[in-house]
Amino acid sequence: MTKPAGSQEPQSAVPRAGAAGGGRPANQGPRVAARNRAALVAAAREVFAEQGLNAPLSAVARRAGVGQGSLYRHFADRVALASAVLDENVRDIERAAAEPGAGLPSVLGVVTWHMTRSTAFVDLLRIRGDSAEGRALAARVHSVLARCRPASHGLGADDLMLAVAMVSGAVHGPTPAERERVALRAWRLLGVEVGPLRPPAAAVEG
Amino acid sequence: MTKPAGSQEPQSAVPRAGAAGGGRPANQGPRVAARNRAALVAAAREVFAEQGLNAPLSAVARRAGVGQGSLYRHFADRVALASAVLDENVRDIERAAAEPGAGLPSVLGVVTWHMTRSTAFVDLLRIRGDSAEGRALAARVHSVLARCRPASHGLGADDLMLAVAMVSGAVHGPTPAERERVALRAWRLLGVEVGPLRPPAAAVEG
Amino acid sequence: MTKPAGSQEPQSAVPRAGAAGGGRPANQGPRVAARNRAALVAAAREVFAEQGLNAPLSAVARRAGVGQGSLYRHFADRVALASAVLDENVRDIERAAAEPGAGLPSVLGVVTWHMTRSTAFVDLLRIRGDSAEGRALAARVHSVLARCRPASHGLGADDLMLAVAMVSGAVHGPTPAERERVALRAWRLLGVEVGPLRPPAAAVEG
Amino acid sequence: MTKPAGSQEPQSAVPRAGAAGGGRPANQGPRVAARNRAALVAAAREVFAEQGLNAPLSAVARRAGVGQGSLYRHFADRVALASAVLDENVRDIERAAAEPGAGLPSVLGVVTWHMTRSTAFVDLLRIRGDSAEGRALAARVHSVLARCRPASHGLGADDLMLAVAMVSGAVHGPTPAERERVALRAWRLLGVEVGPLRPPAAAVEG
DNA sequence: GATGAATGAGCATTCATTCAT
DNA sequence: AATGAATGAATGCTCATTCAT
Repeated sequence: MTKPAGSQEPQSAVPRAGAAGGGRPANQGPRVAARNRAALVAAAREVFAEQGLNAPLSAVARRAGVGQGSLYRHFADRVALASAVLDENVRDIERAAAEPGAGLPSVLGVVTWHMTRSTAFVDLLRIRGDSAEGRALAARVHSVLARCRPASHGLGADDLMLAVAMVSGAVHGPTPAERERVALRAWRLLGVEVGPLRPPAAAVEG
Repeated sequence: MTKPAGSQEPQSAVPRAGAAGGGRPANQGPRVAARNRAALVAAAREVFAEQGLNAPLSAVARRAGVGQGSLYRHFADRVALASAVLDENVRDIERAAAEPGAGLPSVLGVVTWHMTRSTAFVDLLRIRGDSAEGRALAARVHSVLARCRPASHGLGADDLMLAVAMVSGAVHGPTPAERERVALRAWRLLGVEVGPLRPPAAAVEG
Repeated sequence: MTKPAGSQEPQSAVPRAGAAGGGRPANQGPRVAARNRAALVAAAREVFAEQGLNAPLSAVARRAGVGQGSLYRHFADRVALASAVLDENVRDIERAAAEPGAGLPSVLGVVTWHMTRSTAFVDLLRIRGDSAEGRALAARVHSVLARCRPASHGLGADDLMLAVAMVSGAVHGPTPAERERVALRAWRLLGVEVGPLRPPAAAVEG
Repeated sequence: MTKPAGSQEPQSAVPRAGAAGGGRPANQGPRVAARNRAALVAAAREVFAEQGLNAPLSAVARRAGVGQGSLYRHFADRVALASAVLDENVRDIERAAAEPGAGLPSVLGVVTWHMTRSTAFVDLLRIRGDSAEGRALAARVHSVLARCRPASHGLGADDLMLAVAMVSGAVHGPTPAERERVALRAWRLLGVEVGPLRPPAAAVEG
C-alpha cells in the first residue's frame, strides 16, 4: 500500500492558465506548440542522459509536462526525438568550430565535454550507422572535424572520427568528473591534444 | 483449505504423451539437464550478441528450445546467464595467454576477435562496473593483460584495459569483417601491435 | 539510436478501425474514463467477494471489459483498488449511522449485511493491520461504532470492533442466506442486538 | 547481479549418506519413506504457519529437504498435505480431552493455543466447509467439544463450534503473545471460561 | 494543436505438476 | 521409492501507440 517510490510528478514546464479546479487543463492552443517542442527536447535530453536511449517515452512526456499525444505529434518516433536532442549537441560543436580562434583542440574539448555529459551522445558517436538521422548527425561532426584538422597533424578526418568513437567507448563512470578523467586519459593514449572540456558559449546542459 | 485464489489450474487435464497434436512436449527428464544448460548458454550467446545484453530472456529460452522455467532453474537471473556466456569468452582469452609462445599481440588478437563477434562482450569491456560478476570478469582480463605485457612496451595494464575499452567502443558495423577492419584501424591508431584476429584453438562460436 | 532491445513492436501493422475481425477494439477515448473506473470498482467488488483479495487483477480487468493498462492507470496497485471497493462499503456504514433514528443495532445490521456479501470486507475487518489504507478504513468503522454505542451497553468501541471481527470470522457458507443465519447466531451468542440485515438506502451491490 | 535475498537454502532434514562429491544424493530407498513423510508434515506446518495455506509447495519440499516428486508421492495435493498437518493439531486436542481431569476449559485452552500458533489452524476452524477433509477434521473437533461440554453450561456443541470459529476470526497479530491476548479478550466477551493456553503434553509446535 | 485515457502485446517471474532416472 | 529437472500456463506490470475530446 505504498505509492511506488519512483513515480515522478510532472514538472509542468508549461504553466496552465485554464479553468478552475481539478478539471482537465485548458487547451492552450497553438501558442504553446513551440514551447512544448522545446520542453520535450529538454526533457528528453535529461531523461536520455540519465536512463539511456531506451528510456520510456512516457517519462519524457511527463517530465516535459506535456501529454503523450503531443510528444507523438512533434516527433514521429524515438529516433526523431533523439535526433532533435543530439542535433543541439552537434550544433554546439559547429558553433564551437565557428568561434574565432577555434582549432581542433578547442573543438575536441567541446565534443569531449558532451561525451561526459550525455550517454546518448556517446551512443551517437559509437553507433552512428543505425539510422539515417544518426548518420546525418555523425556526418556533420565529421565535416566539422575535417575543416578543423590542421594539415600538420597526420590524422585524417576519418581517423579523427574513429578516435572520437574510441574515446566515447572508453568514457564511463558514475560522475561527470570521473568520466572527464577517463576521457582525458584516453586522448592522451591516442596522443591527441584536447582543449579544455567545456560547453560552448551559451550551451544549456549537455 | 480453500483453493488459494492465486493458484494455477492444471494446464491440460489430458496431457498427451504421444505423437499427435500440439500437446505439451514430453518431459525428457534430467537426462537433458546438461544439454539444456549448454543450449541455453549457446542461445544466450547468440541472442546477446545480436541484440545486446537486454535481449528478452524468453527469446533465449525459445532459441534454446527450452521452457522458461528451465532457464530460471539454471540461471537465477539475467546476470547469471550473461556471466556464463562471458565466462567462456574470458576463458578463451586466458587459454590464449597460456599457449606456448603467446604474447601480448596474440592475446589481443583473441580479445579483438571476441569484440568483433559479440555485442555483449563489448559491453562487458566498456561498462564493466555494473555488477560484481562483471567486475570480476573484467578483472580476469586485466590480470591476463598484466601478465602478458612486455615491460618494454610503455603501457601499463591499466592503460591496456583502457585501450581495449577504446577499441571496443569503436567497433561497430554490420558484418564481422567490417568490424574487424575497424578494430584493426583502431589498434593502429593507438600504435599497438595486434596478432591475427582469431578464436583460440578449440573455441566454438564467439 | 539503436532500436532498444526491450522495445515493443507494434502489435499490429494494420489496426482495424471498423467492424470486422478480431482487431483491437476501438479506443473509446477519455469519454469512458469515469465509466471505466466505475466498472473496475464494480468488477473488483465481485471478484474480490468471490475469490478474496488475492484474486488476479487480470480477472478484474477482464470482467470490467477494460484493458490491463487502464486498470493500472486508475489504481496504482492492488491495495488502491481494494481500498476503492471497501471505501464504498465503509461509506455505506457511515451513511447508515447518519440516518435519522439510527442506532447501534441498525448500524450493525448494515455492517453485518456487508460481511455476508463480501469476503473482502470480512478480510478487512479481520486483518485490518496489513496496510495503512486498511487501517484507515478500519478506523473509520471504529469511529462510527464509537459514536453509535449507547453508553448503557457496557461494551466499549474496542470491544465492539472485536465483536465485529469475531462475527466476521464466523461468517461463512455457500449462500448469502446461509451466511446471514450464521452471523445472526454469532451476534446472539455475544448477546448483542442487531437490526435487520440490509444495505443502506441507496446501496448498489455489497 | 545480486543473488535474490529471499532464497532459502534447503534445510536437509534427511542427511545424505550417498556418493562423494557434487553428484545427486544417493537414493535412500524406502527406508527413508516414513522419515520423509514426517519431515514434509513438519515443514508444511512451519511454512503454512508462516505464509498461510497458499504457500508454494516447492517451499515445503525445500524446507523438508525432500524432492518435489516425493512430496507428490506422499500427498496427492495441497489439501492432503494441509490435512496431515491439521490432523496432528486435532489429535492434540483429542489427547487433551482424554487427559484425566480434562474439562471444557482445558480443552479450549489447547484449542486456543493452536489458534495462536497457526494461521492454517485458524483457517480450518473458519472455513471448514471447503473440502471433505476439512469437514472431517472439524467434525472431530465438534465431537470432542460435544463430549466435554458440561450440561450446565447452556451452550450446545454447535454453539461451541461457532464460538471457536468466532474467536479464530478475531485472532490476529504479529506475535503469539499478542494473539493470545486477543483470543482471551474474545473468550471473555463470549463469557466462556478458558483454561491456560498451552500445548498438550508432548506437542511439538502448533 | 493539446490532452491524457484506452488498449493490449510483451517481458519477467513463479509455481503446480509430470516424469526420466 | 526418491530425486530434481523440465515444462509452460498464469500473473503482474510496463509501455508504445492510438484516438476521442
